[in-house]
Amino acid sequence: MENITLKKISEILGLSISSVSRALKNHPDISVATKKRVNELAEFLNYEPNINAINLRAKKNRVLGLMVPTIAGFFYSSFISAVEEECRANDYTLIILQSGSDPEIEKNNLSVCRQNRVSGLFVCLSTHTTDMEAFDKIKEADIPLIFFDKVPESNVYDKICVADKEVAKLAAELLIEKNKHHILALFGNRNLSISKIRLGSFTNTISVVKGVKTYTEHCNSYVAAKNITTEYFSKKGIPDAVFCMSDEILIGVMKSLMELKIDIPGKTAIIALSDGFWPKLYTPEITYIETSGYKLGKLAFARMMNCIDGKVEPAELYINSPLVSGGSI
Amino acid sequence: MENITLKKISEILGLSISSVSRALKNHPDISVATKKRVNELAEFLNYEPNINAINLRAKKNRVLGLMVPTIAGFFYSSFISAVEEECRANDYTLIILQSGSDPEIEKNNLSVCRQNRVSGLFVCLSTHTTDMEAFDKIKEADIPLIFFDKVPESNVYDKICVADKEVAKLAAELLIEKNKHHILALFGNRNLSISKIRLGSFTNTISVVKGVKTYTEHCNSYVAAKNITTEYFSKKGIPDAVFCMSDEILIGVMKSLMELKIDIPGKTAIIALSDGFWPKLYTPEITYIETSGYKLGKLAFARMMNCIDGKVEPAELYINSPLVSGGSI
DNA sequence: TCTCTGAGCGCAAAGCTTTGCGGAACTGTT
DNA sequence: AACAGTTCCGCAAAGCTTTGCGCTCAGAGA
Repeated sequence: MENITLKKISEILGLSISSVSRALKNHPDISVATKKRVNELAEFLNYEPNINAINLRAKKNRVLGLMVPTIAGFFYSSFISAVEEECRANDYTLIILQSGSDPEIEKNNLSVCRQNRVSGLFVCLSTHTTDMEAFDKIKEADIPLIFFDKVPESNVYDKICVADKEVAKLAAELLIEKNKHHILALFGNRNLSISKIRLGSFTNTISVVKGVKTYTEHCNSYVAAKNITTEYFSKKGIPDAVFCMSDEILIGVMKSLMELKIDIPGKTAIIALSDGFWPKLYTPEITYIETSGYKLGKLAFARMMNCIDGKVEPAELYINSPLVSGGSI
Repeated sequence: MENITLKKISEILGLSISSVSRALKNHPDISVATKKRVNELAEFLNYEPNINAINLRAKKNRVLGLMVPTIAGFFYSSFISAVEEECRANDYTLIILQSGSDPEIEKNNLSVCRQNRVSGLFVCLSTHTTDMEAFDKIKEADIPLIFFDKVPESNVYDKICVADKEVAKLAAELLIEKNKHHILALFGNRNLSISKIRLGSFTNTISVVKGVKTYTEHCNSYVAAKNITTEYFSKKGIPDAVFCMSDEILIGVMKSLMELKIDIPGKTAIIALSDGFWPKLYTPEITYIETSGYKLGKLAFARMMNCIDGKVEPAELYINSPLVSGGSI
């Protein structure tokens, strides 16, 4: 079966193309009888309008782009899931691209987005991105651009974030409240603003209390997190609490502690910032502050709609992040 | 800045649209000097061809559709990751849709795909899909359709699968070799062909050995898997091995065994079919037979290219699945 | 000087949809 | 009978790109 077009339907029915188009759109100019004929034939032939033609004419694509380092992440897939849901509900098509944390691919992906005439773009920066020029061109072209999770520091961009300062503070306060004095605090890649902010807020909060010793470390993978943890717990004397900045780090830490058979929370307490799935897998369940990718996705989409509708000033928006108690502290 | 088109470039340069188009495509009819002028201006203006116009003219979209129950799955995100990589490398755009395991949404998504004139479609069926009519219409429209993971039983469709029979057999043989006699075997949703096949092959293989007792159960979530495991291990006498059909089940089983502080592999052995990430998180690492979503994605894409290129008969293709030894058996 | 060749470029159509405008046929009014 | 007002539909253009074909002009060969 060939492609069904308005033209084909019009020829079969002896109507003009425009009448068929209007009939399908329930335009008042068209008689009820004609509408019926057209609709029935269209249904029978499985007619679907050619979205390329529509977009071409409308000069407006209902297409959004979404770029992440990798889909298969701890956090991204739930973010994407939320955005896709909203796109579907609002008749947007979503194009997902991975950068593989390669700035070169990142640039190419931006080209792809422009070719596809996306109406908006969600981006989680790769760890190695330093040159923002390609992104600035997107902005110049008046394509709404929303960063999430890994965002640039400059405030000329729209950003959707976890309230990094607050969640790190919350975690620190909980540790203080529980009277922890030897704290191993693990953070992600030291170049990322997300790591810097969380680290700053965490240590600031902790530092007001006398006699608390905090060991801060950075790690780029769960394996690194595991190794660092093992080092501390086997050689350097046992911390009475571990703070994990992300799920990835939590996993590494837990792997280490399980190997060493460290009792939780008896020997050491754990507190994490997490999407919420992983903490439930351990026994006891890990106490965490929720940094939900799903919520972030919903918020990002809502923001995108605002950006597309009217002009809004670049802003940094936050989702709220409740404390979820497990038994690890 | 407005949208840059060939027309705009041609006006600025005092050329015809067609000459600009040819210049950008390095057509021999165009002089070197003109090519240079055109390319420089195009670069300066950030020209990107309008893909809608291209597709409209070519009557051929380099767009593929991909539908899964949810992106945020144990397995899907790595499948998607692989497909996206290939799409990018081959200049295809990928549209990802979630069905939420709702046949109604599934149908709508197929409409979306047709509107977008996808050149091909990857589908993992939702658990509740029974009516294949909408998919048959896709086939009638000559859109290559490849099922993966959760596939329909009929062999009129193209299918990319884990070699379910073989992997289940492999696991069973390993358990026999290790002399296990009380085996708890956990499978997924009993309506899925994937569960049926794995169950059939597993029990068949085990049954040739005398004196082995196998307890087979079905579970639809990791929580269910956990509860069933706990029931067996706390009340019904301790199995000396557990077989987990999927990552989801493995997670539930491990959560239970960790709670009950069952020694692995001392008290009980574990063998799983898994994508490979989760088994490494436990101590000891879990022995598993790899059912890689990533590999599946790569194979699915290659198959798709064949389908698009030439006519190929519907077939069922398999990825190979090596045994990866951990310390759980 | 005339013709031929080829280099370099432009014209126009096609692909599909939407929409402003105009037109035919009919109904109803005076 | 003349006119106005509806109802219902068609024409044509625009949106952007690609490509077959045809055109112009310069230079070469006769």
